[in-house]
Amino acid sequence: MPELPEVETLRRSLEHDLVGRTVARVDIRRRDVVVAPGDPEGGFSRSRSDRPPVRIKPPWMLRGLTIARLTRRGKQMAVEADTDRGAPALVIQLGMTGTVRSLDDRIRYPAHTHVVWTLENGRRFAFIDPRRFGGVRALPGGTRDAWAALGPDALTVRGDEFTARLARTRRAVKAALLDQAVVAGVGNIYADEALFASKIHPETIAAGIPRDAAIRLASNIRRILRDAIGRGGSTIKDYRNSDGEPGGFQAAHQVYGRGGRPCPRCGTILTPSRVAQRATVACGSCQAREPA
DNA sequence: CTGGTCTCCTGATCGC
DNA sequence: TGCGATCAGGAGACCA
Repeated sequence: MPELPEVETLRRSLEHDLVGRTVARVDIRRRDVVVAPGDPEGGFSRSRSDRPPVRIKPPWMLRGLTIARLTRRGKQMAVEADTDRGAPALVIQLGMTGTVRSLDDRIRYPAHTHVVWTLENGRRFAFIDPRRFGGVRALPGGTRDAWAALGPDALTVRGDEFTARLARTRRAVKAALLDQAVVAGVGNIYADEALFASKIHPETIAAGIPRDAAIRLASNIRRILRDAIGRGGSTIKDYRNSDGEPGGFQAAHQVYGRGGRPCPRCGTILTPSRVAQRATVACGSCQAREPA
């Protein structure tokens, strides 16, 4: 569900409540949303049953440690603890439906509450994820290795680096934008929005995009993500920040979710399609397949 | 290596 | 009201 602006909005709303606090207790209610050192390699939704999961050592989940900062790379958020043994971290990947929420004092947990952290001040925070495409990765040695595979953060990616990375692949440019190793943070909504703003058709071969068009695309990605963060992200169905507030950027979407309606730029009916197995909307008239 | 397809999972919505 | 098909903001595994 969430892309970079939603993750950043969540990070900011959690930062205030978590930084400087000590984790008093951790309840793992579903072990299979957690990846710990020694677990089979791979993601959260795959290879869960290959062999039994390792036993979690308490500090892996930050129990007893003080939270020093919340960081983000692309769509991944990390809760980092500063200790003299290094900087243990938890990387939280939200997948399609994951979130982190502050829990009130109700007795029952919300549905699909998989991990609960209780702070020394009594406040509780939960990782909640109905579809379980997301998860929590325990990184006792910090985020460095885990984040090495991610491309540059989309919010700050430099035009020349972005251009060089696009030039390396002959996939559809939208597929390249969705690849977190190319650039980290762009998902289905903002890929369509940025391509529309840049007048580039999603199926254009990435490597064939001229340098000036690629530079413009990078600039539009940064601008759109920044604007979306400014409005608290996009709430399509159920995205909420940690306090339960929806975002407002969905009102600014030009193409996402608007297939069959007129192009806001030229009036041509926007065409829905599938690119890289994802629902895609573009204007067949003003988004060029072969940018000049 | 590269790029395309399948799959993980729950829940909302739509057509019959 | 019920039921099956389809669709979701993601991304790792697998295959040609």
